[in-house]
Amino acid sequence: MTELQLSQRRKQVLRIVIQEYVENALPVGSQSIAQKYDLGVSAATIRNDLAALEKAGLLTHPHTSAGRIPTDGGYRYFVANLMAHTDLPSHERHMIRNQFHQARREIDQWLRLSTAVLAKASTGAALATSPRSISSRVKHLELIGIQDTVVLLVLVLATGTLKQQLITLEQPIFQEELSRASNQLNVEISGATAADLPNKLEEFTGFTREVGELVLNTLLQSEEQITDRVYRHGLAQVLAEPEFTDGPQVSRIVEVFEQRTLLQEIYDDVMELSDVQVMIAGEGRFGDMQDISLVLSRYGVPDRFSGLLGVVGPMRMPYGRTVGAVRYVATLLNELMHQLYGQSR
Amino acid sequence: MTELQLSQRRKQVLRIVIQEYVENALPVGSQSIAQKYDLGVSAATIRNDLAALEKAGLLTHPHTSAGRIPTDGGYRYFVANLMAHTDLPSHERHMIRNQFHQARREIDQWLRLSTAVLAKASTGAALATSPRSISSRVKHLELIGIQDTVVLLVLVLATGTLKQQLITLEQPIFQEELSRASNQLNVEISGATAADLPNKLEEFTGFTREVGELVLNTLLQSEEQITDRVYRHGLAQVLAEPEFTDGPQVSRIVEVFEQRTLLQEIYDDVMELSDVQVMIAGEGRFGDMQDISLVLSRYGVPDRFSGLLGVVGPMRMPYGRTVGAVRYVATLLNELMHQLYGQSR
DNA sequence: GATTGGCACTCCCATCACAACAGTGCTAAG
DNA sequence: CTTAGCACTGTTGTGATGGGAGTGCCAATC
Repeated sequence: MTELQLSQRRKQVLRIVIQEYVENALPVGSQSIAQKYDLGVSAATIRNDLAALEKAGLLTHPHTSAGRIPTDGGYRYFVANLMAHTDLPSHERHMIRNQFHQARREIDQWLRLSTAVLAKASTGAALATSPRSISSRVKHLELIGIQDTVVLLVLVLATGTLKQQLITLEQPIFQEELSRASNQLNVEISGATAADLPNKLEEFTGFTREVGELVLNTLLQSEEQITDRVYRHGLAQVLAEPEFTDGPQVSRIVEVFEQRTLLQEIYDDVMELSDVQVMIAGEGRFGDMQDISLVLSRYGVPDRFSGLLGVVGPMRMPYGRTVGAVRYVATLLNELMHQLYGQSR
Repeated sequence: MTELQLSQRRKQVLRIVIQEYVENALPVGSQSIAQKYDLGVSAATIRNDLAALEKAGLLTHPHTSAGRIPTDGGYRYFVANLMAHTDLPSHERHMIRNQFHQARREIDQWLRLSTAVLAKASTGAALATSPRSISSRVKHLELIGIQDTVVLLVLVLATGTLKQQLITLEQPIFQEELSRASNQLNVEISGATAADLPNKLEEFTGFTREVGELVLNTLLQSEEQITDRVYRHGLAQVLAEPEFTDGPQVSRIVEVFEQRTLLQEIYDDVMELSDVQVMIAGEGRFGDMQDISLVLSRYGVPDRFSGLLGVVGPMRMPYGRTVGAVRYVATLLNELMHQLYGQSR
């Protein structure tokens, strides 16, 4: 991104246009700016500034005699250079914190709450992925007969995550034998990672070996797969925004919101950076995201597990506030999770 | 519902109006009926029939010189008396069955697939609730230390369902003691229901007792709470329907789709009846559901666990096809679940 | 009594013209 | 660089108009 040189006043004008447009969803004209804000210059001067900003690609106008609206580039410049560093107001932070402390102490509850809180604090729809483990260690394993030929494998990871897997057998196995197998395995593979497992499994044969392989598969799978669950909240409110009154627009945002694949593609990008990330109109990488923005952050415990959290909404979005909300919820989640899962014994 | 007497031809006319309107979303006039369908009578006669059907409350017209459209009552009459008993065509049934057999054998996967399949087979959005256990028996219990003062309680129910619960302690407890407590409890409460537990717990004290109480709570909770998870799929496609082009309509259906509370209220009704149930425009019981219909069914293993499955869409919906799809997926799920969890040993 | 053709009536909808309006772009002057 | 002035442009709202679809009713017919 070429560093764009703008006079102080022009930055101010850009800021005003964005602020007004975000608020009212109407194109902003030179006169209304001159009247409402005292910039010490006349409307004609502002007109020149607007023309310059348009030439720089930060604004457009829908037709000759309408006011200006920001382009995606304009929003990007705003977010990168102009946006006030707005943390959420302290009373909101307190309310949110209280809600979290009242919830049951489970990741599932926290994420559900996170999306609810985010949706309320922003004008968009919130979503979060369940955390994905990084190099998970096996903590414990259990084999439980459900029916004669059906066995449930329960796997507890060091992070406290549960994995389950059904096994269907050729012929019945008694619970005693299941217990024996699980005890053997527990002694050997407790504390092992996916990398350690193949060696440790060599000494086993038959059914015990099979179960061991299954554990390995489950482990590998849980590291690859981005997430097994997506939490969502607040689609209704974002659809009430004026940009989503007509057909194609609304189906686009609903698809972005419902699709898993998009999250998969973005996941790695967000994981690299520690701070909240703003993605405006697909940033050129995703074609079908005109007029849609994402504000995303990672959350989790470093080196143990992490997930994605954020807001999807119209490009015309109060970025300051939204970024503040996402950041606050993410740090709150980090805190809570660190308390519970910070270091396992 | 008063049994309405209609001549054979008038039933036929009603059927035609509904069929045409469902297909094209345009009001249907007497002429187009006379032209397209050979009823052996003239347009004027059909006009009389239409007027009669309107008087009976089965049709309306949006303004004086428009064709007729069905009322909610008209759809109800159609579903109750006129609807062809349409099972899904056999090739579709086969495709669906195949998809289910390729999926991993887990309830979670099945439900996910169910909503995907239903959304594709209908014009609506599909949703399903995770199954709720009925008088669940404890199968097994495990206590696993995650951190010094944090313990994970894993509860396996006879149905193969997993429940987890975090316990935070005042002071650290060693894994040996955890194992001892869980062994004691396992011997005593394995096979017990929520009703049996209070007696059995009396002999325990201290930490073991506390864990027992927690198991009881979890058990009770899992019986009360309708569902901890709702699967959804296909909202985008239903929003593409012409009735949801303007604002208030779209937010209404999205709210119906997202809200949990509605499902809670309907749950018991659906559970009582074994067949698929059609709820048109809220059936007078839910005010804010104009123009929205639900097609729902229960699924599960009788007396063990069951959930809700169905489609939400516009009132203008191909009911025959939708009912067929919901019924087929529900019976398929029943079959699969019976195989796995039919009777536990 | 049911059915039919005829016909007036009603209301919607697309089209057009017209005026009001908001906001721009340009020019020339300060 | 800033400013006032002004022509220009495209939107938006309004009212008139005509075509069209479909109804409702009546009188005649089977």
